[in-house]
Amino acid sequence: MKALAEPRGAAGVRRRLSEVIGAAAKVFAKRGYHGASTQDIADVLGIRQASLYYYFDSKEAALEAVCREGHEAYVERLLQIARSDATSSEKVAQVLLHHAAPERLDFTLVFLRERRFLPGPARRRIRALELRYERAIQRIVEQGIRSGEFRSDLDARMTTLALLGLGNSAAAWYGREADVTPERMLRAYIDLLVRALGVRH
Amino acid sequence: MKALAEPRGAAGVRRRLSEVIGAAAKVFAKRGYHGASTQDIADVLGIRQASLYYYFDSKEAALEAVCREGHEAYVERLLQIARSDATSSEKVAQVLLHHAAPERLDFTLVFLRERRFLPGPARRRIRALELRYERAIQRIVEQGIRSGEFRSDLDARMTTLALLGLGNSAAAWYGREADVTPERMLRAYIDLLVRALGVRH
DNA sequence: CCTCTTTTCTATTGTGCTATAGAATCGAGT
DNA sequence: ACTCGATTCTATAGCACAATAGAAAAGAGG
Repeated sequence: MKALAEPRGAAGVRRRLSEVIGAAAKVFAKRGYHGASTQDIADVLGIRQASLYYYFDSKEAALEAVCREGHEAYVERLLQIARSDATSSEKVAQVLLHHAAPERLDFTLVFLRERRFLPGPARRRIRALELRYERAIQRIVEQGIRSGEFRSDLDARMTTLALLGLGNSAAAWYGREADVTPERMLRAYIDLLVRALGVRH
Repeated sequence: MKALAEPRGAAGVRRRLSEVIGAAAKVFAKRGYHGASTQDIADVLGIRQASLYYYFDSKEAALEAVCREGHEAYVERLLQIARSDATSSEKVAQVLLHHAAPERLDFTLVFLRERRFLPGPARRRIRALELRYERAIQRIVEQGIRSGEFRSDLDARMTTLALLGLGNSAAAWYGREADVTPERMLRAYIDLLVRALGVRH
């Protein structure tokens, strides 16, 4: 009893897989990896629990797919920002905006909270993606320091982690209180960060 | 077959309960609430799984106890800081130091990550504690703004959340990389925060 | 309409986990 | 030594879940 029959061309295959991964992301984000059952995921898709195993060998494989798909889009977009010719402050602002964007929030939250439950090999694979991301941000910070736009006494590594930490905490906050909108939060965070990093005039 | 027989006076009762809660905190922090079994907790204590139910009515009750015990100590210490006659900047620094102190890290991490799995009523009880904590920090920020020590255009609420977010992200980072020590991290974070909040000279 | 591939289904197996019931043991005070 | 409450134990019920096997259905292409 599927909701809607869709034409299934060579691209439709890929799309369906994305839907399944998206459903897993949604459920893992809501209930946590261990708290979520494969039945929960199947319910979102309107299919039977066992049918999921056509797409994944195991629940853990589903978690890895969510982490990977979520993060790959992230890295790509980040490298775009890094390559642009904006000032370092603008880049920092864009990174924060993008990092804590409320669009693919499910993927972000699963990555943040659940990746640690991946088995060793998978965790190392995901960690490799993560390092690329962190290093790209760190290069933006270092570039800002070299150009004199940021203070010269910054610890670039710690500054990077602070930027990430702020972004992550923003993402974790959405939806908890009505008056804490993403816009208000990100504006304030960007303002704080830019002032903390910039040289004094 | 207990590891060590201890004298069990009127205070020993309380201590034993704390040990049990501490074991739960340790296990929940490591494996996550849903990923941890009551057997895991019993193993840490060297007792049988069923014996835990002498202390708790349910696994959920154990989670609430961990969240409560962890947070009560927090609030207490925070109010001390708030009452002191340090400058606002010093207070902010102390709050961050205390919030991300690596001592009772298990409790902190469980509170951060697992409290959302509490059932409605328990979650509301814990949320009440949380609000006291947030408001106490917010008062410190507001006081700094009023006294002219901090910028007057700060959004006190968002600044509070940023402070908490940085603290939380610091706590979440410990132990992931050797060269990221709590000292280095907290020093950098405090430096960033104080510069972000302070008026320019 | 037939065939082949893709996708979903039914049915089930085995495992691990929370929680309960009631018995045994411990330990302090008398 | 005896008693009584506090603490831990054995044993088990009962459920939820991940995963497998193999049959059915749904499309696409000829």
